[in-house]
Amino acid sequence: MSRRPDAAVCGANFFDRPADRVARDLLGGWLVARTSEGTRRLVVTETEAYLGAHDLACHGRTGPTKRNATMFGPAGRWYVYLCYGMHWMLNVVTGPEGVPAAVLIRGAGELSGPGRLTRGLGIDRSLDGTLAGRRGAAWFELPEKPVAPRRILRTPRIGVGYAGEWAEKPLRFVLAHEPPIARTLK
DNA sequence: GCAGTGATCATA
DNA sequence: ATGATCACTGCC
Repeated sequence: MSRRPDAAVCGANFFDRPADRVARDLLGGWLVARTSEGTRRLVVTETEAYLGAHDLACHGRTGPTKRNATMFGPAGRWYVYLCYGMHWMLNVVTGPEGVPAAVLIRGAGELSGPGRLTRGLGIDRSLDGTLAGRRGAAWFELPEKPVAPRRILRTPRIGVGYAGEWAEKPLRFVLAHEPPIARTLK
């Protein structure tokens, strides 16, 4: 198995932090996934943070259920669920244990949109609950040098209009190709 | 702009 | 058992 000297696998400690920190720090890293067509390695370009039960956009807001159980578990596991009956959403759980927080991966490489991302990588519920913090079915790697802060845009999250004031919070993180003019984007 | 799609969950 | 909801996408 080849190792890349310029990248390090994100271990369990990386995820055991607030979701908005993890969401930001994943930008510019790589999502690596073993697929039926080989190992894909895609730059993470878009993420969203879901902070916990107090976050009215978060699945954990109504307490643990069968679907969201993984969110309440320890950090560093994949949380995958089906949305609109068609699209698998790929998340990674963040800490601490007992707090239903996670980061949604909305885009990586040429795959734009959370549903297209999982479709492109062949990801489904079978990944749910498995470890993201090691070289398993899928994992993250980070470059030695983090991306410049000015390349990171923050906006409100997509598709959470039901969440009241929490719909407005700038918890979506987008990696810009060039340094943006403003720090926020509509 | 809105239909498709079906598991999940609250309600009963 | 039933109906509403839904962290989206593609085609109109």
